[in-house]
Amino acid sequence: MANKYDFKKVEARIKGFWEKEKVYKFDGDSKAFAVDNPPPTVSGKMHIGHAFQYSQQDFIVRFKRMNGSVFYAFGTDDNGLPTERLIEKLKKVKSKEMPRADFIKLCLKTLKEITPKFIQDWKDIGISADYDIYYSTIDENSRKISQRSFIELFKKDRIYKKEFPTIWCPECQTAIAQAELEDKEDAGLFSTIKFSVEGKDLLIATTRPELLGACVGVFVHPKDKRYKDLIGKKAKVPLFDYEVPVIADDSADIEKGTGVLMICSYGDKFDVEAINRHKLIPRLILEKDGKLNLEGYCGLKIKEARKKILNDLRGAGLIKEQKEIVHVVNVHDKCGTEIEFLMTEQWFIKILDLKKKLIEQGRKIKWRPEFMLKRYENWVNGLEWDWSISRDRHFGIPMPVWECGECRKIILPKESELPIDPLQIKKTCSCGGKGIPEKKVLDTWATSSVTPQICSSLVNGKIKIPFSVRNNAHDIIRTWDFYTIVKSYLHENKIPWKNMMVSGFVTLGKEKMSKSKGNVVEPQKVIEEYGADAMRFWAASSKLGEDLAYQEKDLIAGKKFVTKLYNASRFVFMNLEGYKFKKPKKLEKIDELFLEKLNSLIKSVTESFENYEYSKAKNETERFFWHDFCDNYLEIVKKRIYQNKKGKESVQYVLHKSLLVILKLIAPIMPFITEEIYQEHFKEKEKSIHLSKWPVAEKAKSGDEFDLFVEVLSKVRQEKTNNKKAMNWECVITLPEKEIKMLGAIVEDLKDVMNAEIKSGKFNVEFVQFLK
RNA sequence: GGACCUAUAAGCUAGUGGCAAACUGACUCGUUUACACCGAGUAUUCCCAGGUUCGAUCCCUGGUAGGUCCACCA
Repeated sequence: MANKYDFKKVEARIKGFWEKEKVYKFDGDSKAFAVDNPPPTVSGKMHIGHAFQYSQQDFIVRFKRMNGSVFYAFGTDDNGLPTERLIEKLKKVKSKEMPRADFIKLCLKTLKEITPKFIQDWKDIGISADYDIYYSTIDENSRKISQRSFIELFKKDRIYKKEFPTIWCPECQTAIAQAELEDKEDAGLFSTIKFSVEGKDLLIATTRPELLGACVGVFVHPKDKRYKDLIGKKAKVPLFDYEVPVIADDSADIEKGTGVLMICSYGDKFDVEAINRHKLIPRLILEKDGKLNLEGYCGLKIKEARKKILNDLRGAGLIKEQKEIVHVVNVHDKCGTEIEFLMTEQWFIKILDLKKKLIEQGRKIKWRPEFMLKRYENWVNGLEWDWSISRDRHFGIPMPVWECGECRKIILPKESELPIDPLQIKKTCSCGGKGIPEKKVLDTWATSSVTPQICSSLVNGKIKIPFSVRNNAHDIIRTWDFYTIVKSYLHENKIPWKNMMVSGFVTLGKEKMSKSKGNVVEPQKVIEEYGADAMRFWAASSKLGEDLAYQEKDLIAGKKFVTKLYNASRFVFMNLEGYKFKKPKKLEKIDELFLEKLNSLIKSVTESFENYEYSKAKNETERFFWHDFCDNYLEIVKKRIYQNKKGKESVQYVLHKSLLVILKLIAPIMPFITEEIYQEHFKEKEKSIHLSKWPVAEKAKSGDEFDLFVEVLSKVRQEKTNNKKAMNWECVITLPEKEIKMLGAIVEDLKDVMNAEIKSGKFNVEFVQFLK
């Protein structure tokens, strides 16, 4: 064994060993602990949040593997908008400006280039998935399953197509779902504009004057005395000179602005509802690319149009006043662009009628931490739209449908034809009409929500839904978790997984890490400097669901722990010469007591892992190893070993046994160093420590005597320190008769470790002057 | 406006209805037959106010601060 632990060399070698020996290969056990391992969205590289979250998942998986079998596939999410944006950035192209087929080709080619390196990041931090059971959410099998899901749900009458003002991103030029909205604070100009009723001014305040030409009505509150007389009359829209009705509606807020509200098609969700409620006829002025189609403003983007119209209004003296305000707007989470509402035809999965059922399903899952269930319930309760699943984009799974050009009937492919691209296949309706292919693709969530089904298919259904566990950070409860629960409910009438483990975020001080702030920490650099074990050790230091502030110091602590493990192992094996690897007939008392301590550690660590409390497990093992094992036990037995005293075999047995137990207990957290030591010294039946059996607590006794021993020990150490004496300075310890009796035979060990003589009496430590 | 989470040492985090804790850092000392490091020791602490209790950092109520999600966003 080398003198120094070179984590870079060792980690590389161990990684190679795991791969070559297929240590994490699924053994085919249908009762295996099944993980619905979230497929990360392919991006350049893994970020620290990933490293944090996947490590936490891996702790549990490794623990489970040592207690049985696990099913742990690996996938990448690489279709839909996020991937398109990535490819556009990498290749400096615009998807919408290319033929669809060419863009898809470019995507697939680029993915092939970047995916292996991306996955390598997961291997580098020791994620113990079976990478041979691999899927990509754009691969043939995933396309098939996703399209089959669509067809099944269509047949169950869960999917419908509707022309509707939908949430639209003018930047990405696609419809998006409610879950993809984010809030953003933005400065805006609140302008009070002069409408007129029967020649008199009617003042209306708005932040969106560019929609003036889309105004279809004006609301006032029925109890608002100022405007009572106007109700039922017509108001003239400035600049455009057409008339709209003045309508009494409770939704108008008397306090806000001038108390008069203009209704446009469509300014926001509220407008959509209002127009439907009053059966107003929309005036559509916005195109899909976010440009206006309105006389005088044609081809202008929203913000340009806003500027121009304000100028025009000002020129015509139609602005009463203006003020700067900061308001919150909805933006698309992928690109930060303000969303619009556009009349388009989209596909939806009907879910609003299932709220109650979906909450019931959520409650059947054991959430860790428990309060995360509340977030799920909140989200479900707040749903206002059905799930919009169609996207007007290029790179995604094609929607597998045609519409009959004659009778408008929807034509579906046969299951045997899947996966299918309707643009490539001609279909004829039963009426003889020609099938018009649907050009839209499925939203990426429509596929990510069937990862349990995809994983299951990779092993021919051997692993069934519900899976054992899913892990992800709390930001995607409303998307991934929610949609997956929806699909499993609709398809299997089951929950997708029995346990849900939710990870927190990595912060920097009190700040959130973000690229724009430039305060990101790259896991690749962390590993480079401290090693994967140290990184994982850090990731294990906060509870599930809790955020963790990144501190470089913590990595140092992890690295030191690795070194300590390595050195302690060196020490143990240096002193195992002549050891027969057999339990001696009789163990010395102190050794037995130490084993009892070890057993209670096993018991408690096992419980912690079973409850997904990996941080507790880590803390306990760390404390025991460093203090009980190294600082106390090793010091206690040193003399017996060095001087070849009676009971050496007993020590050797306990050293060997307890070191292996400690290694196993910390193996889920630190897989590399533990494997290295196991390979070097402990390798027996199982080819890897990670396939070895989890230790079982043999007996759980009180261990009181050991505690008393340590207590006395620390009192003596304190005296030595106070008197500035070295720990091996010879001394005479006086102990009460009662304590000597309780300690019994292990008084001898106290003598050894403190280089002391023992006398009976009141506690005292005397130092022998002449000898060292 | 609603829901939820958090508040513990200088930093980061555990934890408990009954002497408040690990790690890092600070200070003092000691070590060289595992550990250019390790060991021993010292100091400092439960956001505020009420309540329940023999006893509250922990449970309850209210407040304050920070965070997350949602709603509003004319």
